[in-house]
Amino acid sequence: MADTSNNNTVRVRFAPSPTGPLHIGGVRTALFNWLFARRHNGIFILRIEDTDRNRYVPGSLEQIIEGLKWLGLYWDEGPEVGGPYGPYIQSQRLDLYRKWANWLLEHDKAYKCYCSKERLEELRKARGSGYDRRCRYLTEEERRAHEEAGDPFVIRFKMPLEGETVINDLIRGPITFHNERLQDLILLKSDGYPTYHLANVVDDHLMRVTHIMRASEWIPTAPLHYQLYKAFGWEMPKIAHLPVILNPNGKGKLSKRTQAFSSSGHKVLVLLHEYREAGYLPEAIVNFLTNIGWSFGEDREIFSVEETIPRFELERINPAGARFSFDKLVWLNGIYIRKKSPEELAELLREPLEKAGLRPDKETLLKVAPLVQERIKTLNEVVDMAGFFFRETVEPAPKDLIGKKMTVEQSIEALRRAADVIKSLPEFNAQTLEEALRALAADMSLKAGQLFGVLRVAVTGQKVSPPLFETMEIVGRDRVLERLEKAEKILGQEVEKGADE
RNA sequence: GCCCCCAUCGUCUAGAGGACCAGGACGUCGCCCUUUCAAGGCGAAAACAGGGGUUCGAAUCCCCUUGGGGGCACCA
Repeated sequence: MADTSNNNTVRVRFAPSPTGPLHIGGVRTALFNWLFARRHNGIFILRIEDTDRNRYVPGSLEQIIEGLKWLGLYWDEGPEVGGPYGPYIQSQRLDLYRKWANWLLEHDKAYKCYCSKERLEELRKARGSGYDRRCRYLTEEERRAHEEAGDPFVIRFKMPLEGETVINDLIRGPITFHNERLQDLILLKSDGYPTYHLANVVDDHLMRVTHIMRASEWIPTAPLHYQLYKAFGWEMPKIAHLPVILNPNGKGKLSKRTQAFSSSGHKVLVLLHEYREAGYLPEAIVNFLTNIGWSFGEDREIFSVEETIPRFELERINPAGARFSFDKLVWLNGIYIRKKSPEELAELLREPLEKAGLRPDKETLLKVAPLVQERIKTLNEVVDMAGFFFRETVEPAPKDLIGKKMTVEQSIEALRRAADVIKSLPEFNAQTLEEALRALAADMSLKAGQLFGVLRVAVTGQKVSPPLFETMEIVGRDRVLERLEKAEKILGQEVEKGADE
């Protein structure tokens, strides 16, 4: 008795096609299904819809599985874990689809269509859309002739020719379609594989799915599916169409072809693995996605999945399409980065640094983490912000080494005297550094910011960095002195160059 | 072209007939803090697409217009 569910158990599924990496829109669909299952103590099924042999991309299944796990969206039935209604990969269920397609044929609810792809192509061009149902009305002789000739065929569904089909969408209410506008869709392709429509309906029924939650681009196929259930004499699961996610500019569905940057300059990503590689946190992605089309209430934007589950109601989903507000995700990611403990953050920062060719040691990482924590919004930004900690030397630009409203000579002097001060410090830490260097600035009649700016560029190689004195402490006295000396040389060369000209 | 869906600040949204001269968040702008950049604090500008109804009363219900989006494959 593997099946612990009873007739009232909520059963939902996420049914991606292994045609490539997981799309962020697909992730949203998976998340909402998962949330709904958890909310109702139900079953979340992962089913792989690989009925298109041409679009299959090896490795996608692994990517899907890995992505869902990374986000924490574990499934109760499906690949890897099995379940009572398996297999959960459609290419392993082909016999089932053929059986039910034949059942429809035998019960006069479907027919064989011998029309060539060329003919269908012409039809589409001439009339704009739609199959003219020629084979639905073939005479017995014509049909026999095709059979005897062994002509290839597809199986098409006999849609009702009149009346209306009403879909009761859980989010939008009733949607009415006029049957005379609907198509005789193909159920079984000439290669013997089912189309999405057949496989989806057969599997949802056989897997006892109670609620379908899918993206709203599927609305037009709902009446077809409804009629299929009816023809089979099966009860149709309840259905809800989730709002589409639009490009940040509002032009069209969020797609892989999007090449956009958010106003904060972050690249708009579309595939889940891209987010992971760019240093987004799974908690941030989940939180962000939950906020598209659904809201927590109580004026709260930041919340965990655990907090979401008990309040996740379908009725509260907003049917309107929503743009993908990327900057808000970036902001949320920053929030979650700041929530990490120094230890957790240090570990998370290792990968981006290593990918940049650096060798971060654990001890330094632990000291650096708190310094960058409130300065980065994605993990990868640590490389630009704090890469200098893990490099032997830095390469400051000469012009950056010249302090604000200072001459080259003054800047050289500042570097030299700062080095002297640092050498003579009894103790080398942030506090003693700050005291001594503030005194130096006063002594030189410089504003603190002027002196610190020069030192910052000399030590870090950049104009923007974590706080100077903490930074110096971590870099260490010897390396700080080396870098000050090098900066001095660089500016010295500038003076010579200027003299030559 | 045909079918369908949708419509509150620039964006994500709260709002399910009176509690709304519409609340929160991102972003933007200003101020504070400050060694840079952030983070943080405070504050500001910013919306019910338009027009008709229904009702004592409409952001909330109905209709039309407009606008946006989705779909019209032997792809899912």
